[in-house]
Amino acid sequence: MSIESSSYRDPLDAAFDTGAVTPATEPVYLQGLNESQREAVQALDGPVLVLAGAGTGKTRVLTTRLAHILATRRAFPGQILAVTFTNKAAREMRERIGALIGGAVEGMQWLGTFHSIAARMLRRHAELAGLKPNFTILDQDDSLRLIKQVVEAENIDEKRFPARTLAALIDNWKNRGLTPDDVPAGEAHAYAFGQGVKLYKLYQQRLKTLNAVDFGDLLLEAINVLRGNAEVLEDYRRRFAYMLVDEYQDTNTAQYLWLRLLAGGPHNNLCVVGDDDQSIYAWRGAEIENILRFERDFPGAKVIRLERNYRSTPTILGAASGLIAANKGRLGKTLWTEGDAGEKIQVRASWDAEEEARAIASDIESLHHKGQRFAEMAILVRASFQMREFEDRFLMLGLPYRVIGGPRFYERAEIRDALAYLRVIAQGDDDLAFERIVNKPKRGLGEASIQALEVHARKAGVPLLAAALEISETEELAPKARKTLGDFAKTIARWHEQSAQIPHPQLAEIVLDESGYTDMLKADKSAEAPGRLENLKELVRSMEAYESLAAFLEHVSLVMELEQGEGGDRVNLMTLHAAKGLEFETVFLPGWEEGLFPSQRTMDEKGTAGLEEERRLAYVGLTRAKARARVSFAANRRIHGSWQSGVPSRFVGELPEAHVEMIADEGMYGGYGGFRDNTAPNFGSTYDSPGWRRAQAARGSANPFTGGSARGGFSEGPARKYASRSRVIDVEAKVVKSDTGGGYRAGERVFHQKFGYGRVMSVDGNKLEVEFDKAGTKRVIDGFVQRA
DNA sequence: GCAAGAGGCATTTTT
DNA sequence: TGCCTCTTGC
Repeated sequence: MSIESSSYRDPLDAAFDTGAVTPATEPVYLQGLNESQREAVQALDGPVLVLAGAGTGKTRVLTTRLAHILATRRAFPGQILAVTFTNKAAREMRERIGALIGGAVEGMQWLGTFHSIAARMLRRHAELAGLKPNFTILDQDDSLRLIKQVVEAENIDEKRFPARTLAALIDNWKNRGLTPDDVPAGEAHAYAFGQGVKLYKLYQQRLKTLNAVDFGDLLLEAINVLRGNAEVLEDYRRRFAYMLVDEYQDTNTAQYLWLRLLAGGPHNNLCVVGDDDQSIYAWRGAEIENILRFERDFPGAKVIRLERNYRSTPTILGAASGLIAANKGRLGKTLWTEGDAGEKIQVRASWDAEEEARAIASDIESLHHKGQRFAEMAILVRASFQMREFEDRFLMLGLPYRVIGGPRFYERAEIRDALAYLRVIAQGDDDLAFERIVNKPKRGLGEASIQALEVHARKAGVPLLAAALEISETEELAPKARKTLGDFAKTIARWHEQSAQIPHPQLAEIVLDESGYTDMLKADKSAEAPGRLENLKELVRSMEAYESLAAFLEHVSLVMELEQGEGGDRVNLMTLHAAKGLEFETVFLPGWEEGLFPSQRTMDEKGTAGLEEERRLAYVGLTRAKARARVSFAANRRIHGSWQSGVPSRFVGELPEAHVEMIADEGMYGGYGGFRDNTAPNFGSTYDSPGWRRAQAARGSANPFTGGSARGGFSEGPARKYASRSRVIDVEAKVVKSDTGGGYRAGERVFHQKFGYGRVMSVDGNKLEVEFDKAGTKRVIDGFVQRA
């Protein structure tokens, strides 16, 4: 009988014909796993903690474990709860399991992020939380606006007590699983003379009225539903035969409570995977204690350590291990690897940040000449302002790079505006969305008109959109505003009707055009306007993947992300936080200076715990490197405009000497030593040394203390704000263009991706001096501009 | 209602 | 230094 003619065939059987069916042979998916990886895959009963060090094949273990559960028929796909922190991680897991077992992964409806799974639960039981199933999920921006409204309504001086402070406070409470009633009395006074909790309560009421939740609520409300409804809880407890949590070291208290509730059932098969040494999100509410305490929380838990590292050289691993050993209260692991020691960690001292960038750029070029791809190199910084130095340098050299991180697609203003239009059309009672777009583009509706509208809406007890229609029939407003508002409301009503007949991507186009939004951007001559239009097109394109407008909106708030700029051979530039989970041949770690890294602020606020988190961040940075890591620090750095001299980071001294090689830039005169003597770094006293004075004389006007640095202010302008998540400067393409086109003359109008429009002042070979309309005078390579 | 200026202020940001 | 927010003046 041919396969085609056979009746239904379980995809799992098909997937595991090779292994699972023949007991004598080991399943294929286990092949190639080392001893502890295998153990982690096969330890299915009872609580399990997998301590997965950096580069030890964690993801593989995780996915294989799930495949194993399904292959051995221990559970149906729908009985597995698998939680990650990011959509990316969830997507990857889904793909990799799919590759192992095929279509059965489709049934894994409980694989996702904490937030998306909690949202799913909450929608099923919305009424138990006082919500309608179609509740809106507000992101940070929306939430802050709402909090602002609450604060204003209470007549609180927002200057003294900024709404964001309250937002942070509320977020913090929610992360800890605290409803307004649970907030400890001692914390009630944290905002506006003890009104914090009252405002928290008011904010929650507003959310309920709007049928909305914020990110924190997703978990908090889910917890409340589980706590308050025994039968619902029981149902989930029975359902989830196996539970798996990735990055457990990053779970916050709310997530922990939620997991504990679900894990308290008959199955007791909770497996958490994580690395206490890579916990870097305490400032976002992550409780490293959760992972440290796991064995006590779940008695009889099996602890499996993955210590064989497949990523880095022994040197890198040794350096990282030596560094992290300074932390206390670790669960402890001993990572090991085989092979050649590899290059030592180069530690370089530079005169200032500009020179540091220059040195790194030249390292990059020389590695590239030796055949290493740019994409295999990364620069990991502590704070994003450090990126500027590098972007500046790369632009000048024409080195292709990409910035990873930054504002996400759906966080961009134009995307949020477009979404607000669609939200109002889909759900006329979405007041926050209505407020956002009622006067965007400008329709001549000012604060006074909006206020009157809000008063009317509140009195009548109707949403703003309905109120707009009503108020246009009254004498309450000036005739002009009245008409504008009425027309606007009617237009939305019309769009709403059209939405039933027209495919939603097309509807979006119509809305953007008819609302005047597109025209507004077309009329905008700033540098970023074209990019924004492009983003909107991308948004419309992405809508096609969804069945309906409602389905699309359902997904945006939680999982909207747009892959772009992935391709191309470019140097990666990102923060240390953004680098977690990634790996590169070569990693550059600049800015290792006391105060910057470790961050002074973190140490001030969190003391030793803060310092240890910074150290873990350094550990994460180092362990991203496969072949070589290069640490550097600068003697002088301009922070917020003023020059500061720096002392090398204590972390430099904590790198085991055997793995380190010291390099001093020529600008440092007389070299530099003794930094590893933590107590008395020479560096700080360099300023009094003869070498320093010589350096000062030699550099003349570049002396940072006289403010005479040769380099003028490098304004990024608004470009950064609207930068893509994965910003790409495609240098190659433009350079080619200039080779053929080139030949600019003084006086010509040009356009630059970053600086916008400007006029060429002078030409020196391929270097142009351009006076930009907005960004001032800059020297740029002609490949970066085009004729305007 | 809107555009330009003054003052306050600056980490990290998975959802 | 340079950005964002709020105020002020038309």
